[in-house]
Amino acid sequence: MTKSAYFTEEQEQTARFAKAMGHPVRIAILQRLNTQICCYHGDMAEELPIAKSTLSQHLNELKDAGLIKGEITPPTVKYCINIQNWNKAKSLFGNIFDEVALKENCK
Amino acid sequence: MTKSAYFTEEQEQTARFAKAMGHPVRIAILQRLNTQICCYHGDMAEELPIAKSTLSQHLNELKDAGLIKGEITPPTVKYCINIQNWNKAKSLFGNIFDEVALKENCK
DNA sequence: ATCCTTGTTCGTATATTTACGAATATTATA
DNA sequence: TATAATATTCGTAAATATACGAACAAGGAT
Repeated sequence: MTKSAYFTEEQEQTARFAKAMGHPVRIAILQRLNTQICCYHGDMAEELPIAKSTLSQHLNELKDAGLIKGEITPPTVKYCINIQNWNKAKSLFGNIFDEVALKENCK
Repeated sequence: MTKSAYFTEEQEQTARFAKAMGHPVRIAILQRLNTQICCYHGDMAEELPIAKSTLSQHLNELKDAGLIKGEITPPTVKYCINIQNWNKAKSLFGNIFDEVALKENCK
């Protein structure tokens, strides 16, 4: 019994995606992947103000959350958006943000 | 010099919103506020599988991130979505998710 | 004035996150 | 086979997040 069962799978999944996006470095990575289709660890390591090993950790979190994919292309590693899960995330966030669209704000 | 200056304000803000949404309890809270316009601490405390004090902490994080507002209406406290910042968040996430819309997936 | 209800704050414990450099693994090249 | 280039994993430290119950605060009700 590892699951709490108090939350729906949608809620858990939304939170998982959101958590993965909850750091400026990871936002920057995602934006770069978005605008460049794919890119290499080394290139990102040069741009970002963090150590290589820290970058690997961030990439790993994005990968664990399912938002990106990594592919070894020696001597480098190429990353790209996981488009299926990306669309899933887009849809989940869309659902949440649209729910309120027609409501009155309180007070 | 408290700001890193390596990331844009948009990136920082997006990450801040995402982080606030990175927990199932907080997703559940936001959804409830979305569908009910407003609601009371006590009602949420009954539904959610956490202690009152923990709920207060989660509400506080959402408030700090700017996603909700709290108003004291004795003997209860009423919370609601902060609609301005909510729309800001919606727009920021929209920007990110739409960037990839027309791109090819790698491989 | 004293309770009662409601919610926050405090104190605390545990787990997770973030970060770095050193060490390691992997593959291509000399 | 050694060397170089690249990226991950390991070990570790410090900060932050998550959770609980007890104590506290603020307003109404008795």
